[in-house]
Amino acid sequence: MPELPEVETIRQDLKKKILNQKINKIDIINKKSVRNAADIFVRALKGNYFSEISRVGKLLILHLHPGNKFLLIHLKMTGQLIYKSKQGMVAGGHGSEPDMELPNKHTRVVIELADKTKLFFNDLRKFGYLEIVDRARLEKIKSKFGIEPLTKDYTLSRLKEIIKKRKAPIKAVLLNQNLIAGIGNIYADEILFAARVRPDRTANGLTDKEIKRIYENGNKIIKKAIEYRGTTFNNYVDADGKRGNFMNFLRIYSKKEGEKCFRCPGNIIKVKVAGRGTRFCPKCQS
DNA sequence: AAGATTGTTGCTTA
DNA sequence: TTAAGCAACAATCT
Repeated sequence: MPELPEVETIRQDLKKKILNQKINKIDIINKKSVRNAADIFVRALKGNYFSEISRVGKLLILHLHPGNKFLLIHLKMTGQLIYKSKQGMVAGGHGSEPDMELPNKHTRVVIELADKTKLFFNDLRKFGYLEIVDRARLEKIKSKFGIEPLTKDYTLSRLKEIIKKRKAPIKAVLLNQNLIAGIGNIYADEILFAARVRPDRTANGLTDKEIKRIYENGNKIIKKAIEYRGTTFNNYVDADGKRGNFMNFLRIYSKKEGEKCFRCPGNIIKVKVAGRGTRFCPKCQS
């Protein structure tokens, strides 16, 4: 599940690889993975350059010049964006197998650059998408996202404001992209465990102290997860096809029901909160 | 072999 | 008008 740290890792990687290279050829293997009509999609890309790569929440934004359009890429649950610098192999693979051949059976779109290097969009479950938008539509999409962790907008007082207005479970608030951008199921569980707050607590019932713990641990965990290049639980890989390293720091998402808590003598339980599988320790999270 | 998995949208209900 | 909850989507794994 690529969340903010995983998408940010890919963004930083790709920035070093694909900027200012002319786009030569587009291969749409799965039509459904592209939200535009094929001819419009191809025309917007071909002959242009990627001049910048930005991100909002889990959404990647590749800026196109001179066309002044934007390529949005959302990986949803199983998307991968792998850059192959020469014919043959990449460093790691889908899951753990090394030296993965590309394209493979999950490759949905291929973008070829002028020097014959290629960017592969793989997506096992076909939920992810690519879409060309103009600046007006981009701004409209961006405006719907909530505050972005690790930016100036993400302050304790803004977070308090958001949380105290909601009566949904706190986990639902953390997952709501319109309120806070970029947190998914893994980091929501990790942040709430670190903050010692039960995921099913009603948001507007949290104390200032608890919100502060969510704020501080949220910052800390997301920063560290980026530093360690994300979490590979199922099939996330970076732009080189390599796995992340944050799995070693997971304290709760990686636990099974009944396993001992990382922090106290309690046992982990698994329930559904906000429609998602949710692990927590009923003894030290309250 | 049914149920779980997960991010987002869109529908329904309150 | 807004929020909350949930089915749907695809494909695979248990």
